[in-house]
Amino acid sequence: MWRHVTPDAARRMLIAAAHAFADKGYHATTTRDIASLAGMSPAAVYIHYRSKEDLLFQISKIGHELSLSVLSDVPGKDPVERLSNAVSSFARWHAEYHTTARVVQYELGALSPEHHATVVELRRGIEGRMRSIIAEGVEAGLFDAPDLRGATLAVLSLCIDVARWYQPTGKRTPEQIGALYADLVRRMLMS
Amino acid sequence: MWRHVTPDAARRMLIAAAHAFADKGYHATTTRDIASLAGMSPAAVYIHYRSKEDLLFQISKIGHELSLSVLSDVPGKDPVERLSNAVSSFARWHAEYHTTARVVQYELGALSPEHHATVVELRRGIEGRMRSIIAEGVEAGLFDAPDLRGATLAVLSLCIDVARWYQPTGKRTPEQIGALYADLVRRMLMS
DNA sequence: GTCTATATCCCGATAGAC
DNA sequence: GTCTATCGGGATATAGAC
Repeated sequence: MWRHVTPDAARRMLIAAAHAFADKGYHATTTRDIASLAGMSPAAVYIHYRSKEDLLFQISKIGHELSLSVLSDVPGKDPVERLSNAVSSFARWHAEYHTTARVVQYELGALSPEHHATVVELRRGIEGRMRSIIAEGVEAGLFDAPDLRGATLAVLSLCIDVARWYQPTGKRTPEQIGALYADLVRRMLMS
Repeated sequence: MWRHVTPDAARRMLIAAAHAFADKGYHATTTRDIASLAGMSPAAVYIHYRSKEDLLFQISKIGHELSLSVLSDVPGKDPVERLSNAVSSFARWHAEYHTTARVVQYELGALSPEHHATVVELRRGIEGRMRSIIAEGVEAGLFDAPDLRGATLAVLSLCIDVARWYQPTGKRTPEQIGALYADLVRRMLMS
């Protein structure tokens, strides 16, 4: 997931920050916590990042881009299959990468106005892609969703909230959650 | 919602804290913010509460108790109607009281271990009530939910996440959200 | 009960040696 | 690039007058 981040120390710092932010929240995490988790001194944070907020922004940006990519070129021979695949992948992503997903979904408010605007744009893309998949099914007469935006909101909401309750020690694997959710959504929308 | 809290200054402080915690998060909120919102001096917080965390606990406890009460004695002539009423009320509560609901759902981690244990107990009650309503429908052969706990989790999750995305300036009223969600859940579970 | 003033601590970020 | 040491600011909570 962080494989493109270089050099090595910068990547370790980002991973440490993501874990700390997910665990305790952005404001409760100190730069000393992050440095310590990465096995470096408090000052080392500022060699690779301008500020603690910059660290948050990098995590948020990369996380949003990845969750957006999950909804790109979703395979499927018809809208029903495409929606199932989209929901299954998107829900599974929020379980599999629940650490990053929590930062992505719950620390938006700690971003600077400029950085916040950047990720809001990415979020618009995510909503747009899910909406167009649902819209295809509605146009083909396969889905019954009189309130298209409301249905899109509910589907995204269901998947996103997985990041809140998911526990790796729980009895459901990310794959099982994806399959369960794809089935629930199919029943929710099919006419 | 806070009508039982007395004296007046203590109630104003609790309301101020709930708004600040929901808006910026617990850790980003200072006791000066809270006092200032309540129109009092920074020291006044400690006349009515032992600490900032105590303020959070009171909000969390009252909020959990209220959202639990919403799932008590849900009316309905059959399991289908009872589930619709439960989902509609529970989702509506998370929209109507989204300020408190955000504190309830997203600031659990800032509670002391003892206080955290108390609200976890209340949360078990919430899950139990929703699960028994769904179980009634399964036993009557009306719902198709092979994974009862998984279905309960998904239904609660859908309603809870309303607190994250709901905006009073949006075009859907809490009542409309409740009705939309009751319908989605009914389709999700009915056999 | 409420205030002003302050004790005590810890945070984000920087300076400067190596 | 990484360290040790530290600055400047702001946090929670308390002391003591009224």
